[in-house]
Amino acid sequence: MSITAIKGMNDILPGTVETWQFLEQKAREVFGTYGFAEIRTPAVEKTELFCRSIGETTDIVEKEMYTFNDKSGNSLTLRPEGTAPVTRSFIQNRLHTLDPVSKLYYMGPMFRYERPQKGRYRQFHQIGAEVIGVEDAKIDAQVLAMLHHYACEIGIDAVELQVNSLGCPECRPGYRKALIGYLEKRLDALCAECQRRYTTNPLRVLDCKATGCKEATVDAPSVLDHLCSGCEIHFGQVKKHLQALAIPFSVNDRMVRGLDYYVRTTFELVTDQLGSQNAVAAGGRYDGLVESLGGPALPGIGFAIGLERLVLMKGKDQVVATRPDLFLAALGEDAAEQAFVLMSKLQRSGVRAEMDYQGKSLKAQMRRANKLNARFTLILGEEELRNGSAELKDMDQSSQCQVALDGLEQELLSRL
RNA sequence: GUGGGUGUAGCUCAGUCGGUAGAGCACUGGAUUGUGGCUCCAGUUGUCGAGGGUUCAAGCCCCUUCAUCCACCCCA
Repeated sequence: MSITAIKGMNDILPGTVETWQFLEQKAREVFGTYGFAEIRTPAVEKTELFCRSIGETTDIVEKEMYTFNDKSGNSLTLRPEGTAPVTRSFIQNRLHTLDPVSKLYYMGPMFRYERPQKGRYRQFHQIGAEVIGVEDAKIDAQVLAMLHHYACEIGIDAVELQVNSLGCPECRPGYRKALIGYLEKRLDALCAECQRRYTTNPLRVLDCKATGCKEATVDAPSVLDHLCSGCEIHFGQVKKHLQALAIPFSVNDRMVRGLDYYVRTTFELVTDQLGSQNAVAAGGRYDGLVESLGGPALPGIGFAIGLERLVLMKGKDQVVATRPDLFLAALGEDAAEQAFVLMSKLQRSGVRAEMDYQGKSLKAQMRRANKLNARFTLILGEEELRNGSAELKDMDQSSQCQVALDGLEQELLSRL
């Protein structure tokens, strides 16, 4: 083996790239109808941006970032997620002065230094959407409706939308206290990992897959019982609006987040088809983030979709490449020369045309036409060329007729 | 960072007790000198992941290493 790609960073080859293009195009269409505009930010940001937004003690910041110093000694980081860069750009470019409500979407590669496995890679791709400037619960429902709409549009149905509320800086500490109090009495029943979590991040214990932990936390206090009145009203409205829009969802009060900036509404689009990775998309509200990064005190909400995970769910080769319209098979060098010029002319008119460049036999050329799944084959023989005609073969019908080269383009277009 | 599985032809994989490297598919040519798919015939393709060790002899046994997949952790 000579030089290979970096571990966890994959090539997307013809045959599967069509699926990617399909998923990206549908996102542009659907998000566009909801009034979202695309934003593109650099793949690299100052390290500080991610430390301050995602949270110093999260796994992402502590051990998963691709961080390095550039030649002038600045600490830079390959973006591990999209919300922080978009927020940074929003503030830097003062987008709130252009419009009190910003609806933005992005798509592109993200980087995390993790051990690769099914549905999890070191360079992975997200399609994300963010709304900055609206606190009303209608926008929560709108964002979820858009995500649901997109999932329907691309034909992903084995998914469930789960929503939760994490409360806000006002009510979350109280809940945390109650949960710690509950876990304290059951520490022995928890797995080793969760005994560690108990001190570092007690909310994560609720998310543990170990059966002992699940049993021990069956009666654990619910975050939803500890919401302050503002958060409770907001969550109630989100649910009401979702019902009004007939968006199917379930409430999962044990859903937690890996990023510190989330408050109030959080949600995930989950599936059981991706091995141990169950989230296809996830997001939530981040009302304090813009201000904490030095911008105006504006609320925000958004989500990110894992593109690789969608591709895995769609399955390979589910989106087929478009077939060539015409394959030109030539007999002899003179015919090949004429075919070459004719092919080029047709391509200029938008006809997907192909030919052989290796002087192969007619049989071999026909085989190739068949392999490429060409709709028609034009056979240019010496005899026919003398009177300006050729044989046009319909590869599906297996029928053929003589056509004049003059009117070939019209003839083709009428048949395609 | 931790644990397990797998590395043999372009692809999917056989390979017995350690004894000269195999099949299917794909590709190329032919049967049909100017007609694809189906069929038949023929042919090409190997650093057996790499390095070392044991042995008369290693794809097979031992050690090391690399890659990859899956899982833990965490997450999209």
